Amino acid sequence: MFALIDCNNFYAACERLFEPRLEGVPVGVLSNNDGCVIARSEEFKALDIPMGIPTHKIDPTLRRRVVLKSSNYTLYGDLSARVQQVLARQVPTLEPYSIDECFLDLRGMQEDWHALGAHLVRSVVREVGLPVSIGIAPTRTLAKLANRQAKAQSTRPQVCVWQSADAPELTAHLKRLSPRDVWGIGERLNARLAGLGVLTAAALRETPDSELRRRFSVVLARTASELNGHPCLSMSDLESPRRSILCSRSFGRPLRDRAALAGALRHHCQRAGEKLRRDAMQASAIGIYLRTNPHHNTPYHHACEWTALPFPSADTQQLNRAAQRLLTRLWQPLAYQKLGVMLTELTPRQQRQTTLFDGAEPARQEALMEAWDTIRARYGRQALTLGPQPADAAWQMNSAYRSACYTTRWEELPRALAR
DNA sequence: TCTGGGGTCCTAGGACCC
DNA sequence: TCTGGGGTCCTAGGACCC
Repeated sequence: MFALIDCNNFYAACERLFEPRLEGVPVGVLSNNDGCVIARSEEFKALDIPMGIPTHKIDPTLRRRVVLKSSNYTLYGDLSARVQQVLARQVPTLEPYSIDECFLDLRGMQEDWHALGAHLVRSVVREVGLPVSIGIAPTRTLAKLANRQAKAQSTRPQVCVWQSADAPELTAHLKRLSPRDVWGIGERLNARLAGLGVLTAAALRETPDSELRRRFSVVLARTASELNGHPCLSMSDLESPRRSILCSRSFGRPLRDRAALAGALRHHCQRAGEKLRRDAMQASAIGIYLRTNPHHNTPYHHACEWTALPFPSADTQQLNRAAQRLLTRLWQPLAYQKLGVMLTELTPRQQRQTTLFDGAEPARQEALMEAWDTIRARYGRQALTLGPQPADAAWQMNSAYRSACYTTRWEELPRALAR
């Protein structure tokens, strides 16, 4: 059996945790740059403001009735880690899936599943304070559906267990669901399935495997098989090492200035290098891309170029040198809206191949990056940067409604007032 | 004025080899 | 009249997830 635990309205719930006045209020969380709505509380959903709507297109009347927050990933990431710690303590295998979800592999456990689910939900509520729901079923795909069903319950704790794929209540349930509701089926596949007369999740799982492979792909065949109770997604599918790194941001305002773009690029290279070193990886290729605003009427321009590094590296300075050369090649006098750095061909740091002419240089670079990471961890990210990176630089993103980093910065600890 | 930022996997087709 | 049967590697593009 597998379980899927999912935090309800995660970002909105995180904001509420430290700001109780938001309880019962429609809360929407905005994307980076305060661009559009990416998370909503139940009250916000009830106002029919859709997911993904650009912030400036929210009806002004509704805008006055809701609270909008800029996204605060430092806070969400820390709370996510706490939820996972609570769960990991109680089950043998936990696989993080996204910032607000994880799968539990319950194989080998002999339990009253409902009691276990209720216990896990209560422990997260008690120790972290966030509402979660849990679905338990014979495959991950079914556990995802069970979780959805749990969320629909009005009673707490929200737990849904499907003991077997043939359970009559499950079959009846699948007849009411669209294939679109199934994990792995998006708009396109749903439309193509509808064209073939496959209109429900139940119909999908009854479609012969050979038919699905022939007309679609092995991916959809696996999904159908999972709906039939045969686990097809192995542990290693989700555990496989990272294959690429992308660091990108939209700018707070259009950027023409080359020096300013170079500053943003340094910042992204710095972040990319830190991600690499945190995972003990090195990259063999680096790419950058630049684009203008696709939503404007001006002609859209998108440029992207890759280069191989002389040898695999996790050194911020080397990444930056290569990236700046690419910028020189790509830059044109245009009003850019977004810039990104991509790393690929990642390998573990231990597999480093030295060359005849290395000398002491690699060891020095490695020591330098170690000192770099230590200093930034101890004295803060502003203490040491690759070139000037002022907080008010033209390329910095907007985030006008940002909450404090309550759990990760001493100076932003929440205060409780006792009267 | 104002529209996010990450990731993964699979397939088809082209270019090449014998 | 009639032109094989195996491979590999790479890339672009499409699909999906949160």
